[in-house]
Amino acid sequence: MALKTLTLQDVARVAGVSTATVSRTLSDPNVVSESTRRKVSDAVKSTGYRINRTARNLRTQRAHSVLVLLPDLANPFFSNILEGISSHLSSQGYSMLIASTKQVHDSGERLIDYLDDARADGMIVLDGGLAPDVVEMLANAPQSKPVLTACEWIDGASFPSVRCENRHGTRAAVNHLYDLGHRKIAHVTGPADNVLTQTRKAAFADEIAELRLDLPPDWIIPGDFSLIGGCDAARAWIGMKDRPTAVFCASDQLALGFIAELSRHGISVPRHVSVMGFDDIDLAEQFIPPLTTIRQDRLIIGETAAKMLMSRILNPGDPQAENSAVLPVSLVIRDSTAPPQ
Amino acid sequence: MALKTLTLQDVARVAGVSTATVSRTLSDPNVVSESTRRKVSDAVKSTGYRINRTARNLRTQRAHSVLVLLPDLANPFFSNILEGISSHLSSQGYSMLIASTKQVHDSGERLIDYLDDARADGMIVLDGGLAPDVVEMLANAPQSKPVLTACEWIDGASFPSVRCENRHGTRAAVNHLYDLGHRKIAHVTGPADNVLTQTRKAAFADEIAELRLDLPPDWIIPGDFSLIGGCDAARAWIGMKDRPTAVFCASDQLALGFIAELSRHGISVPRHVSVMGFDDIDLAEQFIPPLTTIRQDRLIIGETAAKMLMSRILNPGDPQAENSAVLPVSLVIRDSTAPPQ
DNA sequence: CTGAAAGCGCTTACAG
DNA sequence: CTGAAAGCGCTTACAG
Repeated sequence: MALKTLTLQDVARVAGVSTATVSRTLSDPNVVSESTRRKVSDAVKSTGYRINRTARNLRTQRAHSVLVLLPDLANPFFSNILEGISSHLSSQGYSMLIASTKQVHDSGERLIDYLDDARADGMIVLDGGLAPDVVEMLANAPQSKPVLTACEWIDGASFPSVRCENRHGTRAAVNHLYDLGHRKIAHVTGPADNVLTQTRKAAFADEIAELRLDLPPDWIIPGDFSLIGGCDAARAWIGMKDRPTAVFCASDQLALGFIAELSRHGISVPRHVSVMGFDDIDLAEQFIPPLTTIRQDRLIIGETAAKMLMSRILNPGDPQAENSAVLPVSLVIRDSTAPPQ
Repeated sequence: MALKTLTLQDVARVAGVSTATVSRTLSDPNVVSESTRRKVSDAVKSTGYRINRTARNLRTQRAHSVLVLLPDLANPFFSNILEGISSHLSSQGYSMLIASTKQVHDSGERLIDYLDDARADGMIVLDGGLAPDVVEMLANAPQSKPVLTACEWIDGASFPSVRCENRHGTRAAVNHLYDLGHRKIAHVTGPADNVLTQTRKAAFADEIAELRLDLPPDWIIPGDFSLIGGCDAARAWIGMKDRPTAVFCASDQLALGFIAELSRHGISVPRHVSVMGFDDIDLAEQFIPPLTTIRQDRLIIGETAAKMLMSRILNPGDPQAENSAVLPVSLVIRDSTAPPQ
């Protein structure tokens, strides 16, 4: 017994006005007279009318939704960013669609579809590792709707972006270890082709050089941002003849895995080695030991990205639009770092 | 220089057929002759045409998307479930919209909107704690689109649901501890008003009774599924005159917080006390010590929920539709449990 | 197998 | 301030 869908027509009939008037009352109440406004809102209330967004979207040529593209839905790192994005979007009456690159088998064709088939008005990309052809498609998509990257970014592409102070954060980490007295500092990196990996690795090397410290090649330990990667790195560290006294990991997950694996080998942090992460995920504070790390406020990253994208959606071609935002990070000192010995 | 949007008209003109034929070729190629099909697909290719989903949706009265409602976007527990849902939906050409109850300020009005304003064809609710009035609105929504709960469920409402074997998992946990030799077993619960809390707590008490073990009231320690809740519970445990030798926590996060707090007090797991969780989140395996827990496969929970919802969307009113699925859990024995002493 | 035409439920110039 | 009417881009009975 599906009730007949209520339409503007029904409301108009009840209110004794035209559909145009009802529509105006709903979207721009000020252009309607006080008395009409009242009649219409009464009719809306009494009928229980709800606007059909699909119809409105078709008419206005807007989807009123935004697509967020993640590398991997199962990575908790992104949860807070999504929360930030969704929070701003919903305040603007927009919804958030989510897709993960992992799932988009047909290499981008599917992604472009979201923008081209009018399901989304713009896109926030959280995966800097998009295939180059996908990137090009995005940049040249016929409808060319706004696309923006957050956290990561895409080298060689000119999408606006929201990032955190990766260089500054990395340098702060190294300096913290240096100030504790460490002179032998290693770095566990993210996956090789990742922009964050490259940025942090370069900043790390720069700072080490500036401090005139040694940096044997094997002190740059390749990782992949994951717990497992951290475990592998720990075994690499254990196998070194000349062990660094401190290790800066490019992500908290790496650091947690690193510490966990050391612990399985009877090596204790920070007694035998100091370990730092990057991100300040929820668990960093609860780990044993609580993790010293570089904090990025992912909620704000998400909100900022959503705001920038919305402004481009609402004011296309605005030359005033900011092209990038760099958000601050901060050093959070906990118990996983200590003076050497 | 936004190009004019390509429409079916354009393709029809190029192919030398009617729009009806183009539409048919796209949606149901079999009803079209071989030669026409070829002409049309050539035209689609040469023009680069992409269907406008909004128009199709308006015409077919389908949104081709599903809303997923979470209690909290920032909780990593849900990531894998979302991955499972999204994976099945996208294989069916559906998209996934996400909202969190935390954000829906206007108490459900906003939620119903998603279903009523034609943005979603159905809804998967992962939050059993929805306000009763919201639940009633959902059940009685004029359009009454399919709604389904997963993981948690709503007492008193008759939505179809996907759950895991909460009772069985709880009993398996208690038995594991019993088999190790523990006779003094405590339970840290989730938030009081949560259905999972109630189910697991009852199953715990039942099994303890069946094993003829003591259960002083303060051995049921109130928690809230979170890390912090686990820390609080640990302090409660520490303060007990007669300390249980084993603790079954209603979630992994609780267990991790519990262990972390004990460790800060110099109490070691499993030497001084055995601790178990429930869920098997990614981190459980990497924690120190690796956590013994009850594993639920959240990817499959998500996929199952998506499948059940899709079947209700595609075959509304099908009396054959399954009304609930109960998914298996398994005991994963790691290092956080050991014989007493 | 194919086409002409109506219509999904809105919004918005255009008149008045 | 308000209404009549066109139209957003599709799909689908209805004819043929």
